[in-house]
Parts: sequence; C-alpha cells; structure tokens
Amino acid sequence: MARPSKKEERTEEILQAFRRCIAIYGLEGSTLERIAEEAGLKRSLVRHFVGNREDLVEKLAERVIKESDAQWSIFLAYLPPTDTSTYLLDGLFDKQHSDPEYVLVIESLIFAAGRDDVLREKMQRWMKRFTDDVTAILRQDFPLADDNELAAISFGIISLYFNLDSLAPLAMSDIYRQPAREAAERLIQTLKQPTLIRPAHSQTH
Amino acid sequence: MARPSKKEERTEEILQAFRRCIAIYGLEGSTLERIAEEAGLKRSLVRHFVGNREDLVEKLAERVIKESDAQWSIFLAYLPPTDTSTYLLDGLFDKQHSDPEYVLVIESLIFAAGRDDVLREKMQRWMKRFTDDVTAILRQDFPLADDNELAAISFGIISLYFNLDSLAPLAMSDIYRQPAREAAERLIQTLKQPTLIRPAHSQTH
DNA sequence: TTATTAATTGTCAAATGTGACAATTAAATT
DNA sequence: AATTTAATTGTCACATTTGACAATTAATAA
Repeated sequence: MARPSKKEERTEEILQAFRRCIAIYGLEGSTLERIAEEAGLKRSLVRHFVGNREDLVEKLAERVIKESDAQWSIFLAYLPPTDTSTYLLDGLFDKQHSDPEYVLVIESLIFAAGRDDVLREKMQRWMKRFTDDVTAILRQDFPLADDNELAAISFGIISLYFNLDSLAPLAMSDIYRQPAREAAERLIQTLKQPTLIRPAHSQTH
Repeated sequence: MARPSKKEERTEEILQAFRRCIAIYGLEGSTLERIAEEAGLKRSLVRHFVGNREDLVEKLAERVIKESDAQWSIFLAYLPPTDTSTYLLDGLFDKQHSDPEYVLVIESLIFAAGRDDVLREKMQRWMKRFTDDVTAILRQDFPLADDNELAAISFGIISLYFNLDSLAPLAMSDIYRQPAREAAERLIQTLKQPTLIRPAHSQTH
C-alpha cells in the first residue's frame, strides 16, 4: 500500500560490497563506512537494511554458504559418468574456474569463526557438506574404496585447494597452482592401486 | 653508567603476550591495551619498549621466524640417516610435537601479509625456506626423485600441515589429524613406485 | 489529494584505539 | 650525595567506529 521496499536488492548490493571489501581490507578492516562507500550508499542505510555489524557478518556467511551450495549443485549436476576425479580437479584447481575473492571470503569467515560460536557452527556444517560432496564424487570413480581412506584423500584435496588461496597473500598462488594440482592427482592415484595401500610396516623391505 | 635496561626481557615478555593475544583475540583484535594487560604492563610501556603497532607486528614476525628457524635447525640436526620421511611426518603431525598457538600466529601473519609489503616479503622468504627444508628431507629418502614431483609433494605436505590448524577454529583439529597424516603418507608413497608416476594419459586403460 | 510506508539523509554521543609527551621514580656510576 | 640514565606512570588530544534516532524525502494505494 505504500512505497515499495528495496530491501532485497539493497541487501544484495551491500553483501556484494562487503565481499569486495574483505578482499581489499580484510574482514576486520571492512568497516560499515567502507562497505557503504563500496556499495555507493550511506552508512546509515547499511545499518538500516542489514543491521549492525554482527548481523552483517552473519548474513554474509549465509549468503556465501548459499552460493557455494548452489555452485556445487550445478557442479554435481554436470558430473560425468566416468573420470569424475579429473572433473573434480579441473573444477577446483583450474584457474579459470577458481575465484580467489570467494576463497578469501570463506577463509576470513573460518578465521572469524574462531571467536564466534554461531558462525563456527555454520562453517562447520558447510565444511562437512563440502568434504562429503568431494568424497561422494571420488566414490563414483572408486566404488570399492574404504571409507576412511576416501575421507583422508578428500581432506587432502580440500587442504590443497584452500591452501592455494590462503597462501595467496604471499602472491605465489600461480606458482603453487601446478604443484597443488599434481599433489592432488597423486593423492587420487593412491586409490588406483589397491594392493599398494597401507604398506606402512614394510617400508624398509 | 646508570639504571640497567630491561629492554630485552620486556620485549620478550611483550612479544609472548602478543602471541597469546593473537590466539585469543586474533591479530586485529590484539590492541596495545590488551597486549599490555596480558604482559602485566601499562600500554605506555609497550609503546616505550617495542614502539608503535607497526613495529610490534614486525618484531613479532621476526621473533616467530627466528624461533621457527631454530626449531627446524634442531629438527634437522636429529634427522635419522634413513626413513627421514616418517621422521618428518612425526614432527609435523603428531599432537605432542605440534603447537596450535604457534601455527595460529603464523597463519595470522600470512593473512596480514596480504596488506603489508614488508611483512609479505618476510613471510615469503620464510615459506621458501620451509618448503626447501621439507624437500631436502624428502630428498634424503628419494635421492633420484624428480625436482618437480618432489616440490609438489612438499607443497602438499605443507598444505596438509597448515590446514590442520587453520581449520582449527572449526574445533575439529583432532578429527582431521589422522586423515591429514594419512594423506601426507599417501603423497610420499607415490614417490616409492617410480613406474606408477604420471600415468595420467593411460588412466582408463 | 491524502495517507501510508519505506527509503534516505544527517547528526549526536559513546566507546575505543592510538600517538605524544610531561612528570615521576628507580637503579646504577662517580 | 650527586648525577645520569632508563623505567614507569599518567594524561591529553585526535581520529575512528559504531549505535541511536530524529527529520526529510519518495513512492505507492485509496
């Protein structure tokens, strides 16, 4: 019955601006003022639409997680019937597919989760879905693999994926991209030779 | 000729307090006031001995890097003549050897390096020494291995090591410790079967 | 045109973090 | 005891960030 609400769009713009700010200034350095400026709004408007700083971070987390889940849905939808692990590595490590800003935001949120109970639980659940999905993808290529070893490989691949961009501040992301992918490939290779798995106690023979 | 200086001890205490604060409040959250309180000093004294915030971070980085190098020296000094890779994994992934606070501080510094040129260069050099050392240790067990593949394995192991504690905010460090080590072991295993290396183009045969 | 709802602007106070510096106290030397 | 050097304390001003709220403007329905 009255002036139409722009809450949806504005919230969208603000959260996008927040993401950009995190990439530039870091999470702590992303003040309401800077977010507002990046969004082309007044600080008061940021508060008006999204709330205080706490709300802002929480909503950003929800948004990022939502986007992540959506992207994974698409990714999983196009999963090829065979050679899924190569498809996985392409998606994770190919430069044209990766989004450093996105990974940086995720990293910032994980970092912040260390001092925020609500956020921590959110990120924990997200991380679990992520690892479970990777495990499921690998499972398709290795239906007979042991659960534990598959979990280890998944964790390894995810570590390599995250570290690639968490070390990005060292401006060596591109230098590490190739070895990161090669390491991930090697991890998967260890699934291809069932007889070679776990010879831990016969190393020196 | 006059009152003796406590600069050395005080600096030491302050930097230790700084480390503890980072573990509790994060790097940005570690204000001079909190550091001072943690060290049992007045804020003015922190400034007096170590300088402003910039100096504080820089000196912490130098200190941490120095300690890291010292620890590695010891670690390398006790390197066994054979089975060095197992020795390496024990040192990196065994709970009793690892120091979460230390890794957290390093992570914070790497993070901060994204927006600090001087710090970035320091951390880049440190990271290079770290990877080179790991490579050298592996080299002892695999003297004939290719440089590139060894580099990839090293990067993989370091990623696993870092990620273990950078995901610590998710309070799952202990859950991931076992898979992390197993993944690292598997990475090394790929060095043990030279004939299996890089069969990338014959996967489906 | 009026009423209504929401966007938008602007401003103030409180809290926090920091830099600078004066003033005082303590421990050594001569 | 006097001097010297440094530790220690205390305080002030300035800038930043934030929360709260009043005042105004804009867009829609009746």
